[in-house]
Amino acid sequence: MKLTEAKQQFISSWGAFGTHWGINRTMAQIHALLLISPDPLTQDDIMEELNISRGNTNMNIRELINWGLVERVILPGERKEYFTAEKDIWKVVKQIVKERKKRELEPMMQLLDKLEDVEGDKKDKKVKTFIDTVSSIKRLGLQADKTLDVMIKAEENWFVSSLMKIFK
Amino acid sequence: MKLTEAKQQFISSWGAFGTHWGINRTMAQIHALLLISPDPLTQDDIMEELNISRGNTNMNIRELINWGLVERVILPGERKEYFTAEKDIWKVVKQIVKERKKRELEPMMQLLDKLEDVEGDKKDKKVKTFIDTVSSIKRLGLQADKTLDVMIKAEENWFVSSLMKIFK
DNA sequence: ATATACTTTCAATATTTTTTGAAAGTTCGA
DNA sequence: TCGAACTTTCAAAAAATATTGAAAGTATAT
Repeated sequence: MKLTEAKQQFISSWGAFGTHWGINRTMAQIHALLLISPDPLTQDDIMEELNISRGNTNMNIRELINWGLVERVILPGERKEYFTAEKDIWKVVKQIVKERKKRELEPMMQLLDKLEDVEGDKKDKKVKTFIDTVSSIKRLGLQADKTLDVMIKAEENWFVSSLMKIFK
Repeated sequence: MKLTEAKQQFISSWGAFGTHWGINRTMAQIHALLLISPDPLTQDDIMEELNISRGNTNMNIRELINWGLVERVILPGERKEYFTAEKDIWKVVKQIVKERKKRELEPMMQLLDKLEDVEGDKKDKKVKTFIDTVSSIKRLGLQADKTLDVMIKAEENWFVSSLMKIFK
């Protein structure tokens, strides 16, 4: 397979992959493109390569910057902004985990705390099932939260080798 | 907070949560409703409780069954089908992990295998960056795959306590 | 100060995804 | 075999989401 074709495939399936994870197609595609680009690209490069409009490109680059996955780069002597993506995949994964934890897990835990305090007779089957469900989700969530915290701080080597020990 | 209100909140935020994870709102809401229902429900119960149409309800129940999260139950002496959700959250999580691994991770790994073989001079910076990126994603993917496999087989207690050992 | 090069915004539009509900299909008891 | 009770399908409609591009905004060099 030629590089051009391989690039296309990588970008397009990274985009499709993204949509399963609540990330929009274009954002994932821009990320993919930057991941495989040895040098920083301008917004125009990205627009041209992916055939998307100026506004769309700009918006999704900003979003990638918010997620901490892409950085603005100013090349010396150039007027334009360039963009580049973190290439260390382990760092990328940790960054995504960190953001999603903050954006999704933490608010969910707060809600569960409130819902656990529902009024009502705990001998009522409906009340009991509700509280039991909420509590057990909360328990697992807390565990996940702690585990992810450690993972975020870990080095890849350390993480992988620890897992290897447990998981044979 | 009253049970009725708590239920509403739980269902609606489970639905919103689902959309961040590539699961559609209704599917997640039906799942939430069944999770907190002590007894199996009929399709009509679900339709009424969530105010959704027959077709939509049917389609999403089927999808939940495909995912292995919901089961059909026939109550003795009744004509209608009832539905019930697995209540053990650890089992639910394992089931979801198993399905997503199969549906997403495995196809991605297959693609990466192909893409790693791209033709071209490895001294060319573009080719090199491409292969490096693909390879490192593959490496992490393989590790994730193994880890998830073990997780899928683990008991919650075993899993959690093992993690606790590593992660202090 | 202003022209130029570049970036951001956002209302309108297009696309994708979800939902509806009536019709077709199925199952089962009599 | 019939018909009532129930389930599934799917084309059309609605809703949600993403994209466009022209206009407004900003920063910089001279």
